[in-house]
Amino acid sequence: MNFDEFIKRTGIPVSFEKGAHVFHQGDSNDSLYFVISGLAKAYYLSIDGKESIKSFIKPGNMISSLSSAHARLPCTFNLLVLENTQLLEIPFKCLTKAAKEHHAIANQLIDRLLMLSMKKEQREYELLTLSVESRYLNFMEREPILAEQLTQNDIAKYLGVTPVALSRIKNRLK
Amino acid sequence: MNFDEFIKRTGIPVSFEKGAHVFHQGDSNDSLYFVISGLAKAYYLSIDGKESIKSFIKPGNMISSLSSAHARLPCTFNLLVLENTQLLEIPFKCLTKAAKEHHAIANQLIDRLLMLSMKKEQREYELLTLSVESRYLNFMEREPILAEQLTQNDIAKYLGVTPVALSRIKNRLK
DNA sequence: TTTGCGCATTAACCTAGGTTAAAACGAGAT
DNA sequence: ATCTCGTTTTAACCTAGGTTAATGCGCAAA
Repeated sequence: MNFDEFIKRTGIPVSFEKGAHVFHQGDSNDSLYFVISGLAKAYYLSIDGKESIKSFIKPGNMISSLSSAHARLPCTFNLLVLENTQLLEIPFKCLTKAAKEHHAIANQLIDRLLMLSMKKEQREYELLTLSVESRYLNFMEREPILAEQLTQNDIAKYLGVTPVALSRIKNRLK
Repeated sequence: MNFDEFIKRTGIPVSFEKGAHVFHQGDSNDSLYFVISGLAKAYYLSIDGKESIKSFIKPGNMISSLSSAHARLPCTFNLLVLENTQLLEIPFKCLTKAAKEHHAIANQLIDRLLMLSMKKEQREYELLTLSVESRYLNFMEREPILAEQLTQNDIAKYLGVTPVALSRIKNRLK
């Protein structure tokens, strides 16, 4: 039994129109979502209404609110789709159940989680040690195609800076 | 077969004197370390010599350079002990091998990795959205005992500011 | 064609934190 | 008791980015 196969066999197809929310911060949501086509963004909204983007989720990638699905707490972030998007929805419990029943799936899940940890570590590293300018340059180098699909606004909020500041940085660079 | 048991049975005890390095950035190091007693810090050193602290590792917790142990790249950070410290050292391969052989260990490892991901997500969230002042307050509330063992210098470097700035913030707060 | 709206840019001003350096403050070693 | 070394505080100055607001630029709806 293969991990990808499991996702594709178990997942229920759901579609969202550009701009729609899959779930909101504060909700309870126990699913894992696999992006088939389209694009999603996971973002935080602070009390005073400021938006910060946690991540963009491209086709082939997955997203889940671990705090809700695994720890049974409210979702800490919002998930919305930036394009018309097709997802596969899998109850998180199904996945952990499958891991418990099929040793192969457990090991493939471990591999995914290790990859995820490394990715998160990289982002944490950049936020901790790099200037906004360096983060911007890294992002543009690593994700040139994605960057073209995004507004300056969203790139800025992903980098942890205001759109105004990002505009200045771009200006400074050329 | 239990995860903790496995670590304790397989791990080789190693000791480091206060101030000693377990490994350096750029090294290759394929081990996972479990802290029995003492305290360790994982930190980045930038080209211009600036230090940023990735995390502190307390007794009962584990640390590994995933990029080296799992992805066979050089370590991205340094690991040094802040007190005389006893560790258990386990080749990372042993752990993944054990997960492949024992389904129970695989599932406990999944649980640990999910916890780790949530922790990293929390840190990423704070770095992305909160001011240094809020991060400082959160840290002091969450880790009051740990904070007492650390210098202001190390707390600042963990929060991503200079010691000078942290001193100012403390002053402002009282 | 016009209206409206979201996005990007620019400018002026403000603030938090960086930088550098000096002084003050321990705690341990001699 | 004094010296030393690392840590913390304080101060002066600088810079990156935040804030607010005005302007310009599409593009889609009417």
